[in-house]
Amino acid sequence: MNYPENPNPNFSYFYHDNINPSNPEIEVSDYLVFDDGFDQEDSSPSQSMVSSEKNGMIKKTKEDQVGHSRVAFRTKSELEVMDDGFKWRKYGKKSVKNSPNPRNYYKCSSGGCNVKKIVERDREDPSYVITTYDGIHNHESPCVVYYNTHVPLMLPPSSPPSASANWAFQNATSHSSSSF
DNA sequence: CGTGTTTGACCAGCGC
DNA sequence: GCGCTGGTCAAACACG
Repeated sequence: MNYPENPNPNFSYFYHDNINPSNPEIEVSDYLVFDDGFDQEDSSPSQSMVSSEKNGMIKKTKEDQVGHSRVAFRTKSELEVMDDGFKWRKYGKKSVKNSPNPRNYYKCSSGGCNVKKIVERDREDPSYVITTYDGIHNHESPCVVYYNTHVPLMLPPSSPPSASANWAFQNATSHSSSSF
């Protein structure tokens, strides 16, 4: 189980292609990896993300050494929650200052995995969703396991296997209300 | 009945 | 010290 610099395997695929090949409605516009002592949110998360890492390379941080990272990206999507192949359990919802939209808090529901995900709509452009991942999964995505088990040889050679599996999973689930 | 969501309460950190 | 804000907890509830 090796996760490169991404806590979530499909991030690289997100970033690499920038547009979800299966769903043109979903577009990753901004991507940012925060340092462990991240200075993420000034009053405007989306703007800080845009200014710091727009269309740049994925920044390698000390997450590899510390085992903790925060990754945020902005996605153009009508869906609040994107199905990234992991199983999330919602544990909180808060309306935040300076934003008319509530912020939703999710935890990875896999045992022993304490990765958190925060989802909120961009206050300046509600068509965008800001997703923040906090932590690194200590397990494979359930859909990766499924995919590797059932379809081991259908991976495009240029794409990260887990990412492709995730997208395959998304293709299969995102259009069917993602019941898992 | 098991699992996930909702939502109000609670707590900690921070600025004044 | 106090109030504000963000983050988490946990009981109640909904659903398959």
